[in-house]
Amino acid sequence: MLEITILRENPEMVIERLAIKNIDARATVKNILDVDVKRRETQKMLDDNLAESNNIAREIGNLFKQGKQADANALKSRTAELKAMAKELSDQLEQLQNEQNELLISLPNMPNVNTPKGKSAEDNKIIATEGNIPDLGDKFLPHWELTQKYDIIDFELGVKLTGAGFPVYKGKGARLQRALINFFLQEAINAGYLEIQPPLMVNEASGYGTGQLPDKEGQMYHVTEDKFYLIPTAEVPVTNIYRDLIVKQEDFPIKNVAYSQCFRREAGSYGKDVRGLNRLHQFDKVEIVQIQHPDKSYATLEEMREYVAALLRKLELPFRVLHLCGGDMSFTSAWTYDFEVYSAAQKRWLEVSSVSNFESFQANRMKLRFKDANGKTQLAHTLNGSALALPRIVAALLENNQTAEGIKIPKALVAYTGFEIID
RNA sequence: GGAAAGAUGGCCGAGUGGUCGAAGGCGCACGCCUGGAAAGUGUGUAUACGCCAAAAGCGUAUCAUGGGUUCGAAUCCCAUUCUUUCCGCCA
Repeated sequence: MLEITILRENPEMVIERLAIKNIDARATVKNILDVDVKRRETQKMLDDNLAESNNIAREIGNLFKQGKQADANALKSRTAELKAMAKELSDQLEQLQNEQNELLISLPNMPNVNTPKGKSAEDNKIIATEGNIPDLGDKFLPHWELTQKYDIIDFELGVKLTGAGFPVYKGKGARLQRALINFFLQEAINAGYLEIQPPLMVNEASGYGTGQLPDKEGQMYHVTEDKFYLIPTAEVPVTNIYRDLIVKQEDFPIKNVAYSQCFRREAGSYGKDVRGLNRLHQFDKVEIVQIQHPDKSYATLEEMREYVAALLRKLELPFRVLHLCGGDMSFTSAWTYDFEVYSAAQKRWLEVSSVSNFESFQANRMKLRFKDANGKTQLAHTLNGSALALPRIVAALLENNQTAEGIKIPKALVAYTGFEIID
């Protein structure tokens, strides 16, 4: 959530920036500031009231010690009055705080000023395109047929065991998964990331910390008996490691990488988007997370962008990088790059990674802070990105590398798969 | 699943109704000491919100969470959550 101090000091700037995300925040911002004034007035009254009560209590204590029972009892009547008032004021204060908090939570993060203007995915700015799109001739299959042909991923069997969107990987299909996970983890470790193996279920507090709760709970699988949620991404447990922490400035940048299975209900999805590996309820992903000093977060974003690009180059996949426009950015992001690989058989671009700088938006909600050079605590910046999500990478690898002999495995992966071709 | 114990600051740990935001220790920071270090020694060391132009300062809240008793609660009462240990089960 946005910092209240920024809203107080520069409401116009906030309104202007949010307009880039096509949001008219004028009314909400005014509302927040009005509530803020009332909230502070109420707190002042309550604090004064409590201060008086505390003083009287102290005085009564002294009087009792001196044996002046009568004087002490005389003071008690005033405290009853104060107590009634305090109760009322603290109820009011709580209500105002809740009101302000709800309003603040309803505002998305401010996009960076350099964010492209636009309404939808059409308006995203393509900032790089790399690699060669293979010419498959006229005999080629989409991945959902290739997986059947080579018997490496069984969607039907997954339906039998669980339901749609829970495929079963078999033989070289399973080994390819394992190879990709190991490859992605090892690359990250080489780049200085600390590997984390997080729980796949989290409690409610963690869900709130990264913003899945209370709004997006429909997107998560819920273990009602124990009030746990299956994680939709490793970002949730990994980022929550730093919830309510004040880290040391020398620790920056904090770099974590985590492989996890991810579980998403994907309520409301349908059609060609969900065919085969394009959208699953359970999938594998390696996620990179960085926590950085505010002055350096944008340099870090570029570093992460370059890191993901390098992975795709090693996999020899044609890809492009998009700078998302205001209308297509997520609620929490200030700047997002999307990576898309070209799927030659489906003849379309598939999103495989999203690398974002959240600035202090997540950190504010989670109270993730650090002590700066002057000893003042301030919010850290958080960034994350997929590096990478497996299913669409697999789809593109299968489709783009299909040959008459079989599916060729890119050289960089062979050390991990132990085979060069799926046939 | 059954039984018991427990939850206090970055960590350990004292504290059973007032002078407790909380002894003591560790850690950390800065200084002294030292040729340099260790040891020793001195000082400091929570967070949030509010008041104030700001700093200083002041006020309020926080001893798992929520409620209650009381003029006054870390301390007493109730509920909840979590943790540990033992038994059972188990990869």
